[in-house]
Amino acid sequence: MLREQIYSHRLAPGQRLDEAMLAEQLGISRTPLREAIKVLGAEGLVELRPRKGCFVTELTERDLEEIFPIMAVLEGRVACEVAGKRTPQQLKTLDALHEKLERRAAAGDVDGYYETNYVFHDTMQVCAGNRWLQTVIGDLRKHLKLSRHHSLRLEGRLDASLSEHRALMQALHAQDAEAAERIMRDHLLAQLTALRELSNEAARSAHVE
Amino acid sequence: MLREQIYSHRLAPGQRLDEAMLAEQLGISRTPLREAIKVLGAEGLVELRPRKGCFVTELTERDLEEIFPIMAVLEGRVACEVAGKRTPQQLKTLDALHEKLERRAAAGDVDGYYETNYVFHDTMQVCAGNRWLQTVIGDLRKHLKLSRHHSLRLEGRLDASLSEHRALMQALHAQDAEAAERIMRDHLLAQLTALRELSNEAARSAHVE
DNA sequence: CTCCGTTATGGTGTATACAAAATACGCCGC
DNA sequence: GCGGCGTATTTTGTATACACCATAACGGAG
Repeated sequence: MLREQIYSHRLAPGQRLDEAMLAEQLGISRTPLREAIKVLGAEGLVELRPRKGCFVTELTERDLEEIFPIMAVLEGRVACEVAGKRTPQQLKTLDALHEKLERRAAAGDVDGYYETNYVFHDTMQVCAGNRWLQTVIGDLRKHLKLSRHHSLRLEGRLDASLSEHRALMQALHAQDAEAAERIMRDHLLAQLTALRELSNEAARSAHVE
Repeated sequence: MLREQIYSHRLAPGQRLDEAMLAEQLGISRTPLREAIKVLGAEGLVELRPRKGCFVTELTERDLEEIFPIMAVLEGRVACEVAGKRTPQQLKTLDALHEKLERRAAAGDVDGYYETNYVFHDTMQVCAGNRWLQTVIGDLRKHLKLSRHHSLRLEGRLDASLSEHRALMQALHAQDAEAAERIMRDHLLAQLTALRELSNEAARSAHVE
């Protein structure tokens, strides 16, 4: 429940969590709530300052600048693995997902594209067959979800994303591990670039006011 | 306290943690102990099975096979970053640590070498200046510490490790980011290979019995 | 003698009550 | 009027007590 509230920004980043209030609101006592908070603290979704309370983690631009290059390396590794040892069955599944992406994009359904894109990347990780790689990437994604910025909101980014996915599928079909890795890396870094531009746009429009 | 007991193998992998007993032993009540356990559970050091209890995580060989390639990629990235933007000051610090490694190796002090090696890698991560990279690598290291196997125990591995470190320092001095990344990657993968050989030796000697 | 059901025991999960600490507010002094 | 110190209140941190579930052991029936 807490995670949902944090991701939906009903608990805003930086906000302090009042244990008594939250416990009453959720209809439980403080004990299990505190245990939940400790878990979120260990995951990094909230910051626990001893004797001060618990605060929803704020993701700075610096965090994004640091996380995306790591994601790029890790997801690149995923693509590399998948290209190398994909089964025809897996390829079929990925093709189907990619097709879905194409349809969503054609329909201009950004939210649907985002969701399917998530499933696609997740499926890639499963295909790579490295559970720890999945865990590490999942941990980082958890944090990225704290930010409400979506790179797809940048003009033209959706088309670019789609074309990168097309190139990736081609590399997977050709079992070209090196190309797949490079394409996936650049795909992630392109998202960071898009976020930067969105941030710049926001700064400019704020300056105009 | 729990972490220490787990790392020192006083709480063995697979062992179930009896809350009441542990609480008494540590001189605290169950409430804070449970909060601590929840944190360790979120970190993955213990597994929490609802209504079943808490068990110290066991690291299988498959886990090692999965974790090391990830570490290789991540630490490779660290080396790449450091080679690119190291300051003379940082280089001096790293040189000093490497010198210490050389001395420890010459003295045949395996434990000292291990410890200094840890500090060296940690310092590299600080020099890379990416806090998230540090976090992710730290999370994986936490798990590796569950295993009591040390690759340095393999005959000749210490010398090999030292020579890999020498090559790394050379790449850092030359600001050769590509070489540094490759060397660091191979350095980590070599540790995995050493662990495999140790495991094979153990299997062979078990077979003889 | 074996298998199933019931009961008992131990252990996890939750709630409540209390202690300690930090912050905020108010009062007194300068 | 402003600043500092003390007290009070709020909030975190801890302990204890209780409820529920799971497992295991014992007894009875086939």
